[in-house]
Amino acid sequence: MKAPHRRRGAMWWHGKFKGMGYRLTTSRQAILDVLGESSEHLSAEDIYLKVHRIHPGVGLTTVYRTLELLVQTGLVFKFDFGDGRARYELSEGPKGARHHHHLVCTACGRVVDYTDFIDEEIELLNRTEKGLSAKYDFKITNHLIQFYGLCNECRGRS
Amino acid sequence: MKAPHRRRGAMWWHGKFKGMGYRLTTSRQAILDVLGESSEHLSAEDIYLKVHRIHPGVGLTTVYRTLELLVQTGLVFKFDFGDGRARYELSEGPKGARHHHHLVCTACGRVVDYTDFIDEEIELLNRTEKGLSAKYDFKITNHLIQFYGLCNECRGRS
DNA sequence: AATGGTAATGGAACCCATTACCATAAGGAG
DNA sequence: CTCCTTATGGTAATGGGTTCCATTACCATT
Repeated sequence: MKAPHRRRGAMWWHGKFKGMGYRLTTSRQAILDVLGESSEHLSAEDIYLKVHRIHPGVGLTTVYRTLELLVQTGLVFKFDFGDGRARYELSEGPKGARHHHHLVCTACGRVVDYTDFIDEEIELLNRTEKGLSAKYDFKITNHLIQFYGLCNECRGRS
Repeated sequence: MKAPHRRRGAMWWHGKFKGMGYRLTTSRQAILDVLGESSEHLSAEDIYLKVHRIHPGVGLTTVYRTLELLVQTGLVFKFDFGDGRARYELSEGPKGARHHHHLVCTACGRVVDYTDFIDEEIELLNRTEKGLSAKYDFKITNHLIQFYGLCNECRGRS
């Protein structure tokens, strides 16, 4: 009954959400679940379809609204891979496990998640962040690193 | 007359262009000029308006087409600062002078170009690029680094 | 100069992800 | 239960960006 906490720690955002004065409604929960269960780079419509399968009552508008909210609160990242639709990814667990960056093929749009140089990158980014923060008086909350190029497949058919 | 090479080295792309089998038409020249003369982050429409002032015959479609072409050839970078319209910037001179990254305010959209930690960043990026290139069999042509946050103004009115 | 073929162009029609609107439903405090 | 705020869904509208297609510019040859 009620399928409670199927996954350990799946509710870590519960507190954060209510703490900010937002309600953790069924729709929002469902959207977060979808994001948490998929390791893909989902578009708003992808998410809508997945949510819709289980909660047919949830509308596309709500999905967009919720995603915006989640991005604002920092729970979710929004990416642009150049194909005209935004992609969303769960920011990550409570303490930044499994953080990654992207490698995008400009021909076919394929996206590779890599974690290979993450540690060095993060280290440099943190330093840079501090410097920029001070110099330009910004409160930096986020960063984006992406590499662009041609994957082996696309390089073939030149 | 003909106002030839008003700016020293302004035509460095001439060769590259023809070398790839493309014609350097008036429209394309005009668009490149606009990009070269402005240090702003211009949207397609911005460019259209500026070009239009001098060459009223050039249409918006041509601007889009040309920009796409320029991005393909690597002469121009295309950026997304999150306000729904793409921005374009001349990639830069023949040998990467004045390369910079961006710092974006997520509230008001203000964009700061910084060059402060560029050297370290580039150094790391080059190394990362090599590694990724080999591991994932990509021919990497480009990268993107952006920081997001709140500028001092926007932080005030919380 | 006339010719022929390809690349480039412009304007309008179109596409489609995202947003705005608005009337309705759901939650929570008293 | 009532009031009032927050959240929701469906539909219509918005607006960058693209596609279509008939016309024009360019260039190399006769």
